[in-house]
This record gives sequence, C-alpha cells and structure tokens, in this order.
Amino acid sequence: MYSRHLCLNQVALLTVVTPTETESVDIPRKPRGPSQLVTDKVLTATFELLVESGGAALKIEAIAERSGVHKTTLYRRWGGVRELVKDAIASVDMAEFSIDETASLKEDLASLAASFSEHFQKPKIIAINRLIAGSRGSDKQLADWMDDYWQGRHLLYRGAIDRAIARGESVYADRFALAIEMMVGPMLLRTIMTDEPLDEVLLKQLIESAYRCLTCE
Amino acid sequence: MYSRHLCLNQVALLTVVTPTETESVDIPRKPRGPSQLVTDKVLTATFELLVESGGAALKIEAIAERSGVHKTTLYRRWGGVRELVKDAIASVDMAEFSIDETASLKEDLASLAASFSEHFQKPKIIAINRLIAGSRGSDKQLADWMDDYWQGRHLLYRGAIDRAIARGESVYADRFALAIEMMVGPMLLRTIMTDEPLDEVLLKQLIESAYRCLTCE
DNA sequence: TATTATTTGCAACTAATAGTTGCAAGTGTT
DNA sequence: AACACTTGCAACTATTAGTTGCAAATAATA
Repeated sequence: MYSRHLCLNQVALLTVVTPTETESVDIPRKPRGPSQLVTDKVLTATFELLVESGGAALKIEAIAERSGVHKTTLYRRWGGVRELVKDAIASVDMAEFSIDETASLKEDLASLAASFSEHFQKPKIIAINRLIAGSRGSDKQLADWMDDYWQGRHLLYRGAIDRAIARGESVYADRFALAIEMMVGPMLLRTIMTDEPLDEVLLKQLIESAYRCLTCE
Repeated sequence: MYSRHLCLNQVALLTVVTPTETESVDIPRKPRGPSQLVTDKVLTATFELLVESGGAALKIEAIAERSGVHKTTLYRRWGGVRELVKDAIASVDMAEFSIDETASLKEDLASLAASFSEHFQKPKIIAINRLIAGSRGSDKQLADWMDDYWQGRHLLYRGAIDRAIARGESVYADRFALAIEMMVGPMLLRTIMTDEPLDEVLLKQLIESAYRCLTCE
C-alpha cells in the first residue's frame, strides 16, 4: 500500500480536496514514482538516528545522507522533521504483545509485567518515550499526536488485563487504567530517567502493586 | 557570592589553573563588573523560557532578548545553551521538602506522597523532568550532570523516609530507594507523559504500594 | 578621588542548518 | 509510446549559532 506511509498532512489534503461531487471521490490515487522504496529507506534512517542520537539532534540533512535520499525529497514528501518523526514512529510494528493465559489473575499480571518489561527496555521504545516526554510542552502538534499514540498503546496494554478479567476473577473494573499506570510508571522512571535496568525485585513489587490495586478494598 | 553562579566550565578552569605554588592558591578572585545582576536576569529568563517552551526550543538569542543581556555576554560567560540550562536549573531552590512527623509509617508515607505530589506538579519541576528524560541518550554531558542532579533529589526524598524509620517502625531498610521509585514513577508518568493531574485515587494507591513495599514479606 | 582589572554592549563578522525553487531525468501506469 | 508523477541536483534565501575587536561602564583597590 501507498497511503499507509503518507504523512498526516498529505493524507488530510488528499481526503479534504474535492468533496464537491459524489462520483469523482474515492479514487485510490495510485503512486507513480519509485516512492515505496524511498519511504522505507527514509523512515528506517530516521528511526535509526532517533534511537542513536535522540530527537533533539535529528537533522534533516543527516537523514538525507543516511538514507541516500535527497534533502529536497524529504521536504517535499514530509514537510519537516516533525512529520518525518511521526511517520517513523507510526511505522514501528507495535502489535507484539503476548500474554500467557494462566490460571490466576496474579499469574496473568506476572506475565503482563514480564511482557511490559521486555517492551519498555527496547531501545526503539525508549527513544520514543524520551521523545514523548521531551516534546510535550514544547511541540504542541507533536504532543497531540503523541497523545493518540500513547492512547493506542494503552489500549494494547489494557487488552491484556481485559482478557484476564474475562475469565471471571473478581476485580475493581474501573481500576484497569490505574493498575497499568502503577506498573508502567516505575518502569518508565528507570528506562527514561535514571537508565537503570528493570530487575526481578522491581517486577515483583510491581505485580503486587497492580494486584493490590485491582482487588483490595 | 560570585562563584556560586559561574558555570561549571569556568569553575573548573579557575580551580585547575596554577596549582603550581602553594602560596598563590586560594585567591577568591573577586568580581569586578556588574555581574551578579546580569547573572540573575539571565538565569531567570532562561528558566522562564525553559518552562514556557521546553528545552528543545531554547534559543540563545531569545534568552538575550528576554533578559536584556547581550548575546555576546551569554557566550562569553557560559559558552552555550547547555551550560546556561545547567546553571538555571542549579539556581532553583530545591530544599523545600517538609514532611509532617506523624504517629505511623503509613501516615508518614501519606504525608510524603502529598509532598511529592505538590512537588512534581510544579511547572518548573515538570520542565526539568522533561529535560532530563529528553536529553538522556542525546546529550551525554547534560545527561551526566542530570544524574547528579537527580541523585541529589533522590537523597532529599529518601531523607523523608529515613526520619520515619528512625522512630522505630519495622521495615526492610534496603527497600527505601525502591519504595520511592514505586511512588515517583506513576507521578512522573502522569506529569511528563500523559499530562494528567495527580488525584486522590492515585495517591491512595501509591501510599499503599510504598507501604507494602517497605513492610511485606 | 584616581587607578585599574574586568565585564558588558555593540556592530560586524563567519559558519552551519533550515527550507525553497526551477529544471532535467527517471519511473511506472495506461 | 504517452502520460502522470517522483526524484536528484544545483543554486538559491532565511535563520540561528557562534566569534572578534573595540569602546564604554563598573566596582574594588590604592
């Protein structure tokens, strides 16, 4: 597919333009030039540089050089670093959450914690999280987009708990989000603030914490 | 005092230069020009801009304009934005942690949580935390300096628990740092990642979480 | 009060990066 | 083969970073 990798600006333009007649709408607008290959190279390079050097150091000419795609093309297709970063992040495969279905809620939470731990320690995810934290407050546009991104991830996390609940354990259903925050918060603290590993001692406490949050009082 | 506000580079130069003879060392090197007023104006402006626009958008000319101090002076006295930000952050008064001494560990933790909550919701602190998260991985120098800064804050936080412990409650002493992480993590998540307020429901869970971490098993 | 070391303001630079434009060449679809 | 579109390239302009020489201001010290 082509439109999957268009930046948000362009998608908006394509859909908004000419809503006048009902016939000419919905034309797929197929690509002509060798765009897919370029897109892949650029987004890969962007993400590599993001992981290596962080968002603040992302320069458009560096992306051009690394990807082998000319600077002009980047400006024409994306418009700027912001859109480039958005697309690069959006292109990361996120549907990689698996949780073993076990006998008890606590075991499910343990499995979830292990899955989270692996996830949040990935260099790619760390880079994205740093960017979210760093750009909030400065870059309103990017921050708004990041809200949606985070929301999507949150739903993914929550799905794991939902499945556990579906098996009938008695929990406070309105504390799903809170329990996730209790787990994710300290993981984020270590991965993006203090650069410390997520060890077993921490995970054990986080599982207890989430379990308590979901079941007590 | 003058040296209190010199940037780290300059301090290092002053102390390293001429350690040859034992007599001429330890000269206080008193200031001549109208430097203190300039320093105050500049650091205030820097911090204001940091809070308003975030670290990525901090431009040296904007600081010059806001402070009324000429660009050249900023480069001469600090050397760059990095050092300017360091000094601006270092100039924030941090010794503002008070914890009520209550009857029980849990009440102490509740007081600590309230104190933390107030602290982490301050715009100044949010801006600093965003900067720490955002600059780690990109700016090695700043990240190292931030480590020390965070370490100092951690000691401050920990002091509050230490005092509670001193009154004789039975806890696992090697879990002080962990308990603080359990409390601070979710607060950070909300203040720098999702921009949500720290409500009573969250605080209640955090207190339970820290208490459990310190006392159970 | 006069001297002197130092800091600051100012203008005029150079360097790097962001971002744009016109045109020629290339590519895939029809 | 014709067409629609994309890319590469060179040559721009604009903005921000960072530097330098000099004159004026300032505060400690004699």
